[in-house]
Amino acid sequence: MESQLDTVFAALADPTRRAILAMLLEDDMAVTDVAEPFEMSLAAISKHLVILTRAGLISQEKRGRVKWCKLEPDALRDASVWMQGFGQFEPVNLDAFERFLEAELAELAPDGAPPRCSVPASGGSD
Amino acid sequence: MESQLDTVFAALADPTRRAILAMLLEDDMAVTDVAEPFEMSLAAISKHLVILTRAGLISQEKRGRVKWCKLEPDALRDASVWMQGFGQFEPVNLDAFERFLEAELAELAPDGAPPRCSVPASGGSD
DNA sequence: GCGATCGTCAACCGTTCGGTTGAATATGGG
DNA sequence: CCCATATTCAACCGAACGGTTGACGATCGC
Repeated sequence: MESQLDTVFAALADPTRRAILAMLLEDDMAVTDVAEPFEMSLAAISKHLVILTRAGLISQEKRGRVKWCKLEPDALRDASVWMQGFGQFEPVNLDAFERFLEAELAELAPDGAPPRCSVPASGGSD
Repeated sequence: MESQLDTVFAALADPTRRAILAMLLEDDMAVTDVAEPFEMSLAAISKHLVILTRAGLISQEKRGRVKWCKLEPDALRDASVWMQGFGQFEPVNLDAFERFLEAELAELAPDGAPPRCSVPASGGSD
């Protein structure tokens, strides 16, 4: 009885999970590698990944003994559509998106250990 | 130390709160009127409105003894921008948005007591 | 001023969340 | 086969959530 919108927004409400999504935007990653830049336990990250998977935001495929995590942007489209309806239908500003990602990623690497994911190219020259 | 994105997405993760936003898309409303279509107590709705206010999604202005609630779509823009970055930058489908709202509102009026808020015109034949 | 209305506050309740730890379960390599 | 690696499971914890009820402070109308 729980809508997809519920689980997607709930998943996005956590900064750790948003950071994970941003990392996966760069490339598919193994669970251990996802966990590396964070200061919490591997089990905690594993739980976050379960939540993201249940929300449909990522998928996980086990190959050998490592489980690969892959971003699934489709799940975001519904939620995005919902939100756009309230935003006066304005076009989004991609520059603002880049700044968001940078700020969020900077926040979770306070000890000078930046995750090796920068910001998506977002089309580059636009 | 809690980002605006945190509070906005957390606020959106609850179907009651999303329904309230959809209602306010139609018109400003008093707290009692907001609560009317729901089956929970007025105090519960009041709490939801506090959460929406703290997230910046609505504003409340007290005039006389009634407190008016007003949608503040600006707060959604940031979150929307963030999400769009994952959606392969595809244009959103506004028809889909209308269907979403209809479905969500229908869900919370199971006893045949539809809230008197339909769906936003979304630029159509208003 | 009195009573009804509007809305919040405070205390409480059960559930979920985000995290920990330690054990368990694959799986791959020498 | 044995051990290291990769990941999850299970139990636990404190805090936050979503809801209730009852009391309370404003404010309006008469």
